Amino acid sequence: MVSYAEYPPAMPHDFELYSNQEHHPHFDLLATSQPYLPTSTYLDPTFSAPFDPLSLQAFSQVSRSQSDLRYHFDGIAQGVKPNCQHQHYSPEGSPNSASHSFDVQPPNLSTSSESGASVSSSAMGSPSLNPQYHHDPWNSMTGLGLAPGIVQSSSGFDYDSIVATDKLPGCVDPTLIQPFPTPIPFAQSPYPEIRTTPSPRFPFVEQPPSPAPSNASAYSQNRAGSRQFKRGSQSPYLHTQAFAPYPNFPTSRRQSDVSIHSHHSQASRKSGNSYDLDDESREKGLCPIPECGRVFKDLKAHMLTHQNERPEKCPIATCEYHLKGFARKYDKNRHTLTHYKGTMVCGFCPGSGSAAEKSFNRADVFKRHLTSVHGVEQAPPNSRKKSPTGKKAYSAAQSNLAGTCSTCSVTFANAQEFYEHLDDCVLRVVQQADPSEAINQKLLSSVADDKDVAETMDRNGLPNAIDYVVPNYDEEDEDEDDLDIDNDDQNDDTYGGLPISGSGRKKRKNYPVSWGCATDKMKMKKRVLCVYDGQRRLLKDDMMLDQEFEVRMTLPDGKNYVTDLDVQTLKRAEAIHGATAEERGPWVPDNILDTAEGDDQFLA
DNA sequence: AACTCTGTTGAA
DNA sequence: TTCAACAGAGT
Repeated sequence: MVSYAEYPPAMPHDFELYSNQEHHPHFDLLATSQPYLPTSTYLDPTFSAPFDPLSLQAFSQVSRSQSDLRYHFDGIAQGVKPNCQHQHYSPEGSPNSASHSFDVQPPNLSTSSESGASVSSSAMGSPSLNPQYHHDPWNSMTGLGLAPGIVQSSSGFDYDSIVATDKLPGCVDPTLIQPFPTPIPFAQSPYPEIRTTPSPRFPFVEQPPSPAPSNASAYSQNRAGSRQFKRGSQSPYLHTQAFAPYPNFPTSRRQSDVSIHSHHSQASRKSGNSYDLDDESREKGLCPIPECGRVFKDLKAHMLTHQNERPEKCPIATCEYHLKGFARKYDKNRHTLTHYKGTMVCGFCPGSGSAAEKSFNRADVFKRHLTSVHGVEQAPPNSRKKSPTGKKAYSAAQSNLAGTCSTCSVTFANAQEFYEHLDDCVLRVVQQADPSEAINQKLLSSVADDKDVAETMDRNGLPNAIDYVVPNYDEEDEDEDDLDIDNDDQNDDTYGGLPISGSGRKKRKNYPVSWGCATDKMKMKKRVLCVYDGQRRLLKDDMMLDQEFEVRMTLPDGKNYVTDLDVQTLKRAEAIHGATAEERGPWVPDNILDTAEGDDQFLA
């Protein structure tokens, strides 16, 4: 079973993995060797968000299934002294590390509905999640040579180099995994790719003048009231024709005619009604679909409702929305949360840890509990402001309460942080059955075929170094960002990977990125870890020992390097900070040789 | 402009 | 009660 524990806990509701939208000049050279980049697949949320100190929980989660194994670090882990027995650590260099502890302990995650988990219709057939949690010494690896003294010697770690001997066979064509239906154009539509059947919400061709503003406000101000009102009223534009909004799907919600009122009220929030717009605005926001013909403030967003293809697919293959999809990513993510089947215990309620503990079997209910009982603000601090009708203030007293996520066992100092962790954690668990691993493996195998890689390695007598001219690196971009990259002095040595050769000019340190593999030779498995900004990430897990990973990357010295990782992994790593490599500075893998030039600019 | 998030709504 | 569909607002 593919483990997808690489998902980070802190992603801003963005679960795009392979953001093929990103363009990075450093990857240009790889383009030809990446013929399988899926245009729409399930993407690793791990690397779509700024790094969060809680990321370490990802390690905790994944590694529990391999507790009794002996692992072998490869060269990147050199310098790590395996002498730490404890299982509790805090991510150094994390701005919030003081508020978290990472107690690796068996979680209470239920693997089934034994807890009486509510299973929605949309969750039907969701692959079972069967995390097997054991303590895993891997959890204590503070990071790929980043923190000497963390790895447990008793765990049997030792360090040698991974030899990639073969590429992985049996990759799956992503199109088979993600069978996106071809949009069915409507012959008369000016937008052949979009749905010309009207939205069930707005099944009108012509827009009459807006109803009285008083009506509009009545619909929008009070949900219960408006529903009651609507159900008891008839729209002057009432239209009894029912539409099949999605030709590929037989039914849809919103065939109610009264929904037109909702539209009017919502479209009119600011301007009074949607027809108060001046001619220019109105023309600009006029939906071109004849059957719609309405005016929207955000026409582009509205057009999503007309498209036949809904690109945001539920990652659960057995879910109807795996094929059906959502028009909006946020809706997809929100839906995905409904697949969670475990039990979540509120560690902030009295009785936590006892039989009287408060538990939840649905993430959304748990979240609601956190907001209503523990004063959690729903939006993360850096998201947009909530309306003045927001929840009660976050209590300082509550912030002193401690709670452990029963899903991943990460302990949080307060409910707010836990709340912000919850979505990501649950989604990660839910998506562990995600088939994208197969896609990725295919990508990797294609990269592994690269002739230049092999030739260069031979030429240099090195496992992973290659020279060729690449575009200049913009040094201006790196300065500022590099300042906050691994400023932790205690990590200086830990970024050291293989012994320095080549120019051997100086020992590298403070590289923004390093990575390596930890290998379990008994089970013939390995996992890839990445260190970025002094924090560890599990990038891949359950890889075959002979599974080859290679990636070429450009350094500021104008040379490209080959690592033992794949380009997708690199891109994920790049996405850790939600920034491009140019913005973040150079990407220096830990297990490449130092170069004669350009090193200084990486040093703190 | 693109993206993310919130709030509303109705169907199930 | 739950959750998908949607528009609008915030970032």
